[in-house]
Amino acid sequence: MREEERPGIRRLPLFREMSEQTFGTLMDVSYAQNFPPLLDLFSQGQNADFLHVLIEGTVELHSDWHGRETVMGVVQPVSAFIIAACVRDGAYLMSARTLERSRIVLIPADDLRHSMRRDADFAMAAMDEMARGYRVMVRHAKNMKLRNARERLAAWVLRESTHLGGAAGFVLPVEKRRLASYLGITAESLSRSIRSLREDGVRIDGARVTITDPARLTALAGPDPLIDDPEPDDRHPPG
Amino acid sequence: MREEERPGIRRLPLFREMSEQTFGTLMDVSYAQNFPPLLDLFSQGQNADFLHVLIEGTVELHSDWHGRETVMGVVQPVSAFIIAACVRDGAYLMSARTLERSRIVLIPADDLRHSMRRDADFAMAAMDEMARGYRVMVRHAKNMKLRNARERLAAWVLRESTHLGGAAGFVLPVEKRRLASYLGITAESLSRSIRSLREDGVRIDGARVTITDPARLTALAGPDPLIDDPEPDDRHPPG
DNA sequence: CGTAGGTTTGACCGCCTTCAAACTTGGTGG
DNA sequence: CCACCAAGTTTGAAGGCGGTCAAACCTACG
Repeated sequence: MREEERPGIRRLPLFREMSEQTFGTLMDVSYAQNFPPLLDLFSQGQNADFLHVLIEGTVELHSDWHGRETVMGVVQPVSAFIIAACVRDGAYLMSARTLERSRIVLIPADDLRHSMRRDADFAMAAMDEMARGYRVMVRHAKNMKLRNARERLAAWVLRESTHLGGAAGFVLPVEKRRLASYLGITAESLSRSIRSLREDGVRIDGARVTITDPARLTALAGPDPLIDDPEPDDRHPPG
Repeated sequence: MREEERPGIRRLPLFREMSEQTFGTLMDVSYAQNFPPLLDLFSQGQNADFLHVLIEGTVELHSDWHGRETVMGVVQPVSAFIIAACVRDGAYLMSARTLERSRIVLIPADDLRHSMRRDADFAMAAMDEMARGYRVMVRHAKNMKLRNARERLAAWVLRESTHLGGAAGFVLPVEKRRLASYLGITAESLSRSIRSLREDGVRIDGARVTITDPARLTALAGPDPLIDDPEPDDRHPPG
């Protein structure tokens, strides 16, 4: 991997607190790789061999069962994914594919576990990262079970807007069919929900989203910090 | 807490590998308490102050939003719950209530974090526990998004049967309305699904479940290790 | 430009919910 | 021990949300 990429990884909450030595040895056994769009990185059921760190690009995590597929999450740089399967030395519960051209650092799972064992700071960071992932998934499950499709879409728009600093307008970061799958509905259903939400404060033309009536939209979405707030990346800001 | 309860806790994967000293100090600052049935232990939104360890009884984890409620999980002894909120020092994303008379050990969250920091064996065990919880929740979300109500019920029956050593008959461990909520449907829907599954290999009379046609039931449920298999409690069996 | 793939729309259907009432169960006190 | 009450469960009727299938439309890209 390229020398100039290390600082970016080092800045991640997961790698920030560990000793210089642990970081060095871990980087030495890892390698980075470029992948074209829509490439399968791994499939559910395989044994977890590498912790993945997305340096640039976008990766989708999805699961399949009996010919049905659902998007479980979308990973943006810079962040690590599937750390739980590595820690447990188990099979992936999800598959991963690139959505854009992506650059990914692969860290061998057994070196990872070894480093955690030796470096308490790293272990604590990994623990926090794992707890974060757990809570993200709890929020996802709550969202599915407590809201209907229109409410989930409304809440997603609101969340995305908030994430972008309260922008009233933005561009969809993924294809609609993938958003639909993430929201647990079909592409057709999403299309109809989008149309019906024009009455409720959002207008979506193509990939352009505009919040026309924030109050109305908020009333429908019923935003809740225990479902919608992002889990903070980090509880120990640097410095 | 009672002296004779320590061995049971000590035997838990989470506490098994830690040093005798860490375990001792942790137990010294903890206390056990008995709770009557249907008592709220904590509510979502509160800050996580204690790791809970269920010694005996049953505890339900549930979440609420805008007057709707859903059961996220049921805890059986002996096991720890809500470790992620403690590690992150965040708000509970779920509420907990006892279903039966229960005995619970309460471990202060900051002592917990402190002990992890000092005892690498404990940190590794906590990490594994966290990864386990994450993967349980991934399975739950996949189940909700990939299966319809009848399939979820069928899969649940099969899973429960397998968990009990392959028993063809067993008794429902929780009320039907709670099972319904866990499965993401209404009590009425569950009742109708139960009736319709009589044609597909399960008979449920009151709380008594009988699998009459395993092949038929399996065909409907489409059991999948990446959704239905239990996460092993432990990757480091004692001895 | 042409084509493949994504999106929208329409028609239809079925799963699941809602609301209401009857029925069953379990716990409590007379 | 039985009567009673509250709570859980089942059943019915009706409706809506979201799914499926099919075709038309749009868009990106070679």
